[in-house]
Amino acid sequence: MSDIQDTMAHAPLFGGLSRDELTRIGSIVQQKNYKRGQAIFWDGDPGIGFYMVADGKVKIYKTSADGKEQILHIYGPGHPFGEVPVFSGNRFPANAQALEKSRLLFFPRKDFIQLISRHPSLALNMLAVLSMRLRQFTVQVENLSLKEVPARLASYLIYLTSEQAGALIVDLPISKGQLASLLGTIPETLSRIFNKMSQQQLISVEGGRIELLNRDALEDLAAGARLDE
Amino acid sequence: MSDIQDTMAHAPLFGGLSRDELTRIGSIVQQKNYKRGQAIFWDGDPGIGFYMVADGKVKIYKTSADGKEQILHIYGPGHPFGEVPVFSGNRFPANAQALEKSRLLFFPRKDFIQLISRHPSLALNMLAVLSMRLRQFTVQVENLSLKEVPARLASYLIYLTSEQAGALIVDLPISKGQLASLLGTIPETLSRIFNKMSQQQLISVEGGRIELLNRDALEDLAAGARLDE
DNA sequence: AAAGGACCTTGACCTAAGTCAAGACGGGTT
DNA sequence: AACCCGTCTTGACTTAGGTCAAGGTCCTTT
Repeated sequence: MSDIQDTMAHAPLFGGLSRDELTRIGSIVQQKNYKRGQAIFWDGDPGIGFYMVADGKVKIYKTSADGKEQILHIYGPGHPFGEVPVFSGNRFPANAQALEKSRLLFFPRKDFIQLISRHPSLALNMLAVLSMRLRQFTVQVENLSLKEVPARLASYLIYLTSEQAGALIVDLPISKGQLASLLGTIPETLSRIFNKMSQQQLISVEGGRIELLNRDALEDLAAGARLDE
Repeated sequence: MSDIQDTMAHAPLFGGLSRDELTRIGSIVQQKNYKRGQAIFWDGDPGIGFYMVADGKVKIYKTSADGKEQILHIYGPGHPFGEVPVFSGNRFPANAQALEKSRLLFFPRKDFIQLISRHPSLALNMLAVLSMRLRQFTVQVENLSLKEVPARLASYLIYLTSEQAGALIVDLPISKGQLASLLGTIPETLSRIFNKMSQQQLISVEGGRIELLNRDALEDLAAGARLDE
């Protein structure tokens, strides 16, 4: 099995498709390589297809006029991105950049639309992918608008434990600077909050490795409790 | 033609479908009526189908532990909502409430999934609907995280002029209190900003009717320029 | 091992916008 | 016409978190 089909076989987007269908889809795919820091597309670029991460890590983000950045998503292997222009309008709604050396699969719009028309379960899979992303956006808006930064960080740490199989020691998958941008704040503020949480024995931080010392208190924080002095 | 099919015939979700297909889809629809202020569903409720506004107006929103509210969307006739649980998970990711007396169409999940499997263009239409909503969420996150409140208001006013056919006098479709919640702020702050914009001759406000006196300056504001004293 | 640079932390300060409280306004009802 | 009640406005005050500037830490490169 080729690398391409191997990646596809493990991606939820292609779950439940037959070997034969996978082969057919695989035949329309192009592979592309990106260096750490390289741009994949820019907000407003016309999009003639979508991507899937095969290896590496990608960030999707918006920037303001004065250069501030808000990360919308971080995607690793198996995650598709950049589908919006495939189905509506034709411009990417945000920027995409490789966070590390990455190998991506590219699915041209025209071929993919044809496939979807012939394979209803592929259409339903794509609907599921977009729905999960909408769900995630509602959480991000809720976090940005209704929660303070400590609550956002607590939520993120708890999310990481679920990603990393319930472990109480988690490794940040991105730098603290990037984490600040994901949480809608700046490195200085994030640093101070890590500090405060450590002082209160909620966590202990050693570089990018965080130990959750008091999961219950973190969950209270994430739910809206206050982080006192 | 029934009211139901009339609503459906004008909705983008059903664009390009034949009369026959519309009839078939219409046969699975239930009609529901809501009073002003009535809840349609709650965040976390299981969803066994999605809705479309036939008449009236609906808000989709999140609330925080201490009762603050962030509006995600306001939908009028022809707009579907509540589709996320149809395609992923089964819980609604936010609350929905009728802002005025409303008549809604309800499409049961099971029947709709069958229809989509048999009508690829319906699948593609639904993908377009979800994609546009993702696009809109990227804008909302950008606004909340990267723009100040005056810029959000300016963007919204400019958006209204495009909705209302380029007119320079627009009517707010919702109360100022609700607008504050949509823009991620509170009525006091919104009121002060309306005031400031009026002082600077950017707009003139008369109740819910706004005249744009200086569209260029508003566009600068929306793009990140500052609103000085 | 020295130098350079990316990343992170800390401190002093500032400000946008939220909170709290008191009215004002306006439309509908008796 | 007086009264309500929801909505909006205004003022005084507070604060979360951003800005600016100065180091510190650690990793990479030569």
